[in-house]
Amino acid sequence: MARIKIEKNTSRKEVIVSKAAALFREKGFKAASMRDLAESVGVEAASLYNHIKSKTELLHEICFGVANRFMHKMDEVESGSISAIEKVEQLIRFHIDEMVNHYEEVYVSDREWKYLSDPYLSNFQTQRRMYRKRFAAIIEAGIRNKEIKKIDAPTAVLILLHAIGGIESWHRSTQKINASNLTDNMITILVGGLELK
Amino acid sequence: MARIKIEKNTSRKEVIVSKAAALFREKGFKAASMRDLAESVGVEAASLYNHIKSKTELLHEICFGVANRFMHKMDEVESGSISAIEKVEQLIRFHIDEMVNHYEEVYVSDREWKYLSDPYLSNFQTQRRMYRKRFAAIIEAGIRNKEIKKIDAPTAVLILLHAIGGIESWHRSTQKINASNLTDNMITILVGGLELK
DNA sequence: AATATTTGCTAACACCCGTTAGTATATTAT
DNA sequence: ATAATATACTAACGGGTGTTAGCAAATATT
Repeated sequence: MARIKIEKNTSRKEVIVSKAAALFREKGFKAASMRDLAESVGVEAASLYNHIKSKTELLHEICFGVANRFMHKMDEVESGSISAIEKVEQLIRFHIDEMVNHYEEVYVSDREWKYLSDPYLSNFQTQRRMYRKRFAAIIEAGIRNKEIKKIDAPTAVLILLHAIGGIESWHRSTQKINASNLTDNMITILVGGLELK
Repeated sequence: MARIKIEKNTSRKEVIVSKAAALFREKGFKAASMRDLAESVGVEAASLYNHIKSKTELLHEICFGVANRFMHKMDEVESGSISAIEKVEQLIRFHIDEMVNHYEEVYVSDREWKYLSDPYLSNFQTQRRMYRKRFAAIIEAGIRNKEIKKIDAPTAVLILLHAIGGIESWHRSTQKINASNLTDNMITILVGGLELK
């Protein structure tokens, strides 16, 4: 009998969720089967159900885990007494950090959330909308302060978020760029722009 | 008997591919069933196979249709005698244009290509890699010309492409922003950056 | 008008899916 | 050691999947 190996302070459920994140990222939520997951965990498919309620619950865990981390960071950044540009930079750095350190979860939360089922789906969408609104508000404050160009703030937010989401490609590539170099590059391009002024 | 309605100069297969793009965009390739597609076309599932070989063939058609259009544009832009910044701007404008006018196909090609099967899969990946290389080469030329900041060109390409891919969100929203406003905003942010210098 | 071709239908196939029931075994608590 | 609990197993379910076979009707060609 092949028990799920666990380390100290991690439940078996956490192990399953983690493996699920990797699998969902690789194959997509719909294409990844519970039998695939079972194999990756080292157990029969039915055994998973001693620890989880459903396949969808796995997606819940992943998506809301990520969403909560971002929300907490937003709280922290919002309340800081620094310039708008610095707030934007802090948020971007956090996004990149999350992308590097919790790659599978963040990727899945970004691309597969639509397979959540209500009420989790609408809850997630609301949280996401709120996050973007708060991000846009920071940029708008920066525009009023004359720190930031007069641009459409919601558009800017979407550009920033999607640009960062694109880091995936590096993880797949063999040539792993130094993470802090990558971050500085992104900050330069996104905050400073392409043109040499 | 409910025949598939066609307009002049469009085959029934083209109708199916177009409906498939909309469906794959909405539900994802794996989650969209041939019976769903049949209903959207107004016919029974089996009847589709008088016009197409397989579900995967639909994805081929969509992905390579898009890829070819981008490749042709790249040929055109590369051979023009304009500055690097102008070339970048032309490519970005084309991307946005494609996103607005062939939204479903571009979106599917961007997010669902991984469900292609070999040899189409590797073919597609190669084309995509080539496109990015050529884009990066334009940026590198701009850096040598002192038109563009000294940044990592491949990173910049990924940022640009993913930023533009994010336009999806507008299509879903009811408030449809004027397309040319949107384009100008994106050019400003991506080429010029956030900071007010 | 007769024939050939295209297009659609119903029925069915083999297969994969998420999940449950029932049972055996390993671990933990008494 | 015994009892209680946690965990895993095998087997199977109902349902959805892409696709094919065989036939009927509509259209196009002669």
